Amino acid sequence: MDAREAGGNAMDADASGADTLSAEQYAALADFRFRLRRFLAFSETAAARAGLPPQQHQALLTLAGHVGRTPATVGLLAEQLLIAPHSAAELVARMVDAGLLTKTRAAQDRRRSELALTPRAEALLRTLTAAHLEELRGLAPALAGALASATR
Amino acid sequence: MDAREAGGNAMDADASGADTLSAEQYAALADFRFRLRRFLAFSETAAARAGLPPQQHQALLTLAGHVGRTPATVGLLAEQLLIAPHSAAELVARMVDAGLLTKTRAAQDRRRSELALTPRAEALLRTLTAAHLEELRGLAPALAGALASATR
DNA sequence: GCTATTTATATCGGATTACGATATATTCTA
DNA sequence: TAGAATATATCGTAATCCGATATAAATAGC
Repeated sequence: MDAREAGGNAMDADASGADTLSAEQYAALADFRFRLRRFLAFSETAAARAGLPPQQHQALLTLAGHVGRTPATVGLLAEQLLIAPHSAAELVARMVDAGLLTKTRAAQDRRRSELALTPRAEALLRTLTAAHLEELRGLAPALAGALASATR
Repeated sequence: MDAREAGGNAMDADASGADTLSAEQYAALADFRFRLRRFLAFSETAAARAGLPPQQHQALLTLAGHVGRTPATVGLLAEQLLIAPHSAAELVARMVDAGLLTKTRAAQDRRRSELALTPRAEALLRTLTAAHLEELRGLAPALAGALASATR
């Protein structure tokens, strides 16, 4: 671990270098990621109990949280979920099949599909979101603390 | 949406209830999840550029961040990554094949495999971790802010 | 006002990876 | 020492995203 320092160059010694990481920094980042994983695992479990694959839950949250004046479309979902448009199209198709979304061709631009939650999806999301906010209220201090430790 | 309120009980009206969610709360939680996704996407992209599947990166970070006096094992990895022990065994096998880990049967308890990073894995992780800490320093304020907004 | 390009959505085969069920090896316990 | 518990391993399956490709609608250039 120190015999290899000869491979570095002069810049490796400063703050942005790759040779200055302590065991504490690895541990802090690992801790942050572990807490993140546990939150995400909580989220996936909660969604599964509601009968939703995790990505479908995220799609509902994204659509419900969309505040813009223009209605949500497949492309917007792709953008927010960081997936390819054609993956979003597949996701939406599964959700329409499952009775979670309605898809309507936009009047002005008939290439676009406007998306809306069904009443059942709204009810599921309401329960899930309440549970998430409560869970987050418990986790937020430790998560923020871990983030602060890692980036200190 | 309101015809169903009869199914609730008196507690639904207070802060932990499922009927009191505003558009702002959905938007705040959606924003937090979006920022989380972007951080995770950054992480996956950085790992991929280093030639690592994301879970292998997390495994390396977990092992490097493990501070206990006892050496890391397959079971510890399963625990920290929140996957089943047999899934961790598969992950470790892939990583040994890829020259990222060494696996040694523990002397005292020969059921256990003790894991260690190879020099190449250490080098990859060092670079990746430096990049992650830098990225997190940029994202932390907005992430913490979104978390605070959502849980407010 | 009509072709070429761009934008939006959709389909299909392939790849990754975790899981369930199960198996084997080792240690602990009565 | 037999049986239970623990640690790791193997194999087939399932979910879901991507790459390549396709179709439809709108816009740009002429």
